[in-house]
Amino acid sequence: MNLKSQVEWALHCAAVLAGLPEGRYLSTKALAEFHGLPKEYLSKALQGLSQAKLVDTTLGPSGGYRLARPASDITFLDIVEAVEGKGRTFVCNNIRANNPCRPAGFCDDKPCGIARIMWQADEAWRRTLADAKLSDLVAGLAKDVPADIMAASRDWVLERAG
Amino acid sequence: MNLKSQVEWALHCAAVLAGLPEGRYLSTKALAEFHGLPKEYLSKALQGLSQAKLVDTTLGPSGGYRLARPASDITFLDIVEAVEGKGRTFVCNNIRANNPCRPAGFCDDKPCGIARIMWQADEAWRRTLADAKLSDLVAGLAKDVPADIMAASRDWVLERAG
DNA sequence: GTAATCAAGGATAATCTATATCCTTAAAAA
DNA sequence: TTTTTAAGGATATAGATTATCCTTGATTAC
Ligand code: FES
Ligand code: FES
Repeated sequence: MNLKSQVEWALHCAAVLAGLPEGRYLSTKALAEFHGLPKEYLSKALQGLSQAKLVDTTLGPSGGYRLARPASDITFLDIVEAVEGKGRTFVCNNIRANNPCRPAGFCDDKPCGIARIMWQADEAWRRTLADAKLSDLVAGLAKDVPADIMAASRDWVLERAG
Repeated sequence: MNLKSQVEWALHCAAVLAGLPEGRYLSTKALAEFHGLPKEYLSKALQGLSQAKLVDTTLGPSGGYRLARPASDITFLDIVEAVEGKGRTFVCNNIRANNPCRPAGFCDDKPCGIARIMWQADEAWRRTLADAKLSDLVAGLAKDVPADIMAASRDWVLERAG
């Protein structure tokens, strides 16, 4: 039960895009190179962000991606769901319906108590991600990452941003 | 990113075992039949519970499984981890290390801020499951499931419990 | 206008994981 | 002694993840 690695990719890309000056775009190529990722496959993750309207895109040279909203309006949950889907991690196959002691055609009025608890846990997970804003992440990075690497990365990105 | 269906199976089996009278055992065959599941494959899930010491087993005719501890001492997390493993759902592949602006051999002192938040969400999920006791589930089932089905199931199980 | 660059997305392949079955072994009970 | 059982090894099938390649049409730079 692992999240796909694209989730890590998308979150890191979003963090980079959040640091981009107003109105500029960064291409898949640059994002892939910056993170050491396969460009074509990373592209699928970015398409997910695009379909979820988290990023704007533009074509042609100097084209690429930028955030569609302020980083303070984008949560981890937005990004994770854009890549991983909105489905629950626990899927109930309703095995209780196979109980041989049930009258034929019996219909449950509530979801199973086991599913309810598993879904509560899913909800707790989602709530934590919904409370984590992209802007908080960016602020945190500024403290974690040494200033020289931060500055060098900024320059590296700006050189490639259209 | 789905939990394996064995999680649902194991939780339902644990609920049935919790209803078993003191000292009696129920076999894989009975549990598989009761839930309409493939016996051999369900066996793997039950082996997981056994390895986690959540259930006791005994061999021979009238053998099978029973809870190793009171249902009030077993949580959803115990069961889920026994089947699904204890690993985190978010795996950090440390892609930040591929940043071309880093000095060679640079070593991070903290886990990445993205991983920290994803792991917090994992923790929230686990905490919810750790707070859900098997005994609470059994009490809840008594309310959800119609009394006649409950009684019939109880008889069905007792007929097969060694 | 022309050539280069880009996102989007379809098609396909490789690799892993989940699902499932079969079979052997050894212990316990009848 | 025979039957029943859990444990676990060996495979097999299906599905998901990871990855590459190629086409299309839009946009920019020249
Ligand atoms: S029937 Fe699916 S969790 Fe109970
Ligand atoms: S490097 Fe893995 S989450 Fe940031």
